[in-house]
Amino acid sequence: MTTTPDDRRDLAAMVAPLARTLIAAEEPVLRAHEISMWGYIVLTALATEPVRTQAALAQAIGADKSRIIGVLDELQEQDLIERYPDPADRRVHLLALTASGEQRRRAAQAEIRRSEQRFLARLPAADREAFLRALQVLSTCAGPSADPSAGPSHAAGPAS
Amino acid sequence: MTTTPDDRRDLAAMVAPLARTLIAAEEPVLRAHEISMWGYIVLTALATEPVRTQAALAQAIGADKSRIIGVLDELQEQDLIERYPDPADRRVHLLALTASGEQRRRAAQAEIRRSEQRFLARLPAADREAFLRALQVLSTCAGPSADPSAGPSHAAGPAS
DNA sequence: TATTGTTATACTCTATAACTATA
DNA sequence: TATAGTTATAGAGTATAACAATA
Repeated sequence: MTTTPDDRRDLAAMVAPLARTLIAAEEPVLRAHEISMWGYIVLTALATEPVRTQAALAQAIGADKSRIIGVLDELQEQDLIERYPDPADRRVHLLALTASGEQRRRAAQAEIRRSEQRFLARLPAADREAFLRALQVLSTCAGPSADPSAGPSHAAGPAS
Repeated sequence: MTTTPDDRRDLAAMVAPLARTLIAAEEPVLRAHEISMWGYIVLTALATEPVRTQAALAQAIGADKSRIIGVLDELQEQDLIERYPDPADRRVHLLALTASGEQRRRAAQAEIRRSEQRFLARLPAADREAFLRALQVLSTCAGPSADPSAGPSHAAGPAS
């Protein structure tokens, strides 16, 4: 049963379009909640990871430090995050989610999760569980940390 | 067991980095075989799908017709494909894989598959099977045809 | 001198729009 | 007039490099 491994497309040829589809599905949801994709990535990182400075945030999401500045500006203007100087090191800007930032993030994510449930409903329950398990294993073993010079978690293109 | 669906990242946040990782893994292999990512996509499409004209090829891989011209030029110069006029409609360029094109594609794919096997080895056999099944279901239900204006199969980025 | 955040510049990739030759 | 292939232009997104403030 396992000896016929070639009757399928390459992994990248299946996973890349799938990623594209999932991102496309998130876009209208985020638009409805008035956050950009990068904004959502940042809000999620602030909500889930112990990130305090901009540099740490940039590293956590696999983006360049200069890349996230405009994003932070927008989020701050919407009162979704706060930026305040670290009294111990005045070069640093400490970051924090505001209450409405967490609320906004939570609302958007809830809707995204509902969308994902509908999407995953195509799969039989056992495969769905296994798929999610596999995804957690494969995506963490291979996160943005694999190549420090690699782009943001969501960017991917043919290249060369 | 199925009632705790939230202890994971969003699907896109797992699938997009995975796609990036898989593409990054393909790149050195393709470089060794002296084909570009787009070249490989084109060779694969010509080998697996009944595509004859450039327009049909472009549609098959979800790219703009102007996007693939440079790629075809390169492949033709390497004698990996042939372009010849259709006697029935002299506007059309018919496409065909050459013997060495098919050989090159096969060699590259074989190495990619070996790399994938090593990568998938992180998973228990049952999950691996289910993962591949799920991938085939989810990636086809949502291929490039979902949005005709969508980019190529392998491109994905935050956007907005 | 090194580092944080910022700004400005250049480059890659892609989409869009003209152009030709056939129909 | 419409279509296949081609070419040229413009735009989005990103990375890289310089800059000011602080350590």
